[in-house]
Amino acid sequence: MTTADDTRTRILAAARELFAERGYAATSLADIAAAVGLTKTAVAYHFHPKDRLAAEILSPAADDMLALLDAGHESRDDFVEALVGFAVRYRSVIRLFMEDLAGDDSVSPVSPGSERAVIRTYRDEIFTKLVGEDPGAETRLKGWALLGALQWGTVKTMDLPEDQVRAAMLESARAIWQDPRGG
Amino acid sequence: MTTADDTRTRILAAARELFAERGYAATSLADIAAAVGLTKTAVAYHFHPKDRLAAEILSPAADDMLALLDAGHESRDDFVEALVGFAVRYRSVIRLFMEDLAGDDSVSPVSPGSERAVIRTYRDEIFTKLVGEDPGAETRLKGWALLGALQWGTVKTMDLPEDQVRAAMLESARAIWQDPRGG
DNA sequence: GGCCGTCCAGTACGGTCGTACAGGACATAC
DNA sequence: GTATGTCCTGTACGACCGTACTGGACGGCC
Repeated sequence: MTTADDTRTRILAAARELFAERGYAATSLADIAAAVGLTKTAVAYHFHPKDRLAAEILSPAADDMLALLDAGHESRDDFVEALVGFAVRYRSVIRLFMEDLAGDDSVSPVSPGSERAVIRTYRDEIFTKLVGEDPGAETRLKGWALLGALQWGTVKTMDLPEDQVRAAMLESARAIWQDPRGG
Repeated sequence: MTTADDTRTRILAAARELFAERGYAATSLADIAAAVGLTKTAVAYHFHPKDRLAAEILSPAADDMLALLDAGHESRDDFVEALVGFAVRYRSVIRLFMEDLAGDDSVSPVSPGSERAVIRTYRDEIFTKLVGEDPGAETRLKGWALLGALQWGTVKTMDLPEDQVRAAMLESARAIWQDPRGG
């Protein structure tokens, strides 16, 4: 029980790291297994479909995102601040999160009926909260720019403490939305 | 000659589009072939290693990036503006470009001795021009945030005219660097 | 002792990938 | 008409992927 729990968490940790570095598709079960010192069948034993590994890694972030969406935000700035906090807090899995969020609907149906597809249903809601309904061209662009900045800014600064990343990221995120001519 | 040239450009166009949507690794030769109405062997005939397809697609952008790096920029703002112009102009291939640029060095050696790895040598130069040498934590984060905003902002607004994207993108890019407390 | 469930390795299977090779349709040159 | 080169298909190969199945090592329980 204890030992098995250990390997489970070790697998999760290794997978989280590899997924963050290479992305979901580019990380094989054999890679994860090698990082933990097991065979790929052992990994498959603990997480039967590969999707479940990602689902379990994503699970706490997904829950928090749901709570974040349900919470009322007075202004868009408030929502942006909450979004930045979310991205920084879950920066180790945000690449995985974004892969589901921004993936093409046409390609790779995320495995037919997979649980990972759940996140994709968030997308419209997140994006609507961010840019409003039926946004203009410029607003839509800024929405994606913000999401891109959030992902890369957090992923590429894993070595920095969370507080520092959040402060800097918040500044950049607000700057994107700010009307430079005074708004 | 004419017909063969046609299929070559048609393959390039389809590949450019699919690479932009799904990324390099997630796009198979069969996918590209299906989009053009050929078999994957026909595609392989025109572009012998798959790398060459990406290399040929990336080639003009790579040349322009070299020119951009060689050109003298008075201020960092000037360089940022040039960078935004580059990203918008080559938005159809910027995802491919970024894949090479930001890829992990450890994983997937981009095919041993591949030509695609050339772009990766740009990275240090681009990043240094962007954030200076030995940048602080916040500056480094903003650099990556800018690159992320550039990529997503341009890729996800393919339906908008170039001028509009450039104007909005330039605004966001400058905002990221702006010191909100007046700088 | 025997029994059973957990944890993991070994093996094998179907599928997809990029690629190599052989052959055919077709136009052009001689 | 025959030869030559280009353009493309069909087939096949090895490598890798995720997964199913079998079996063995180990520990707790009766």
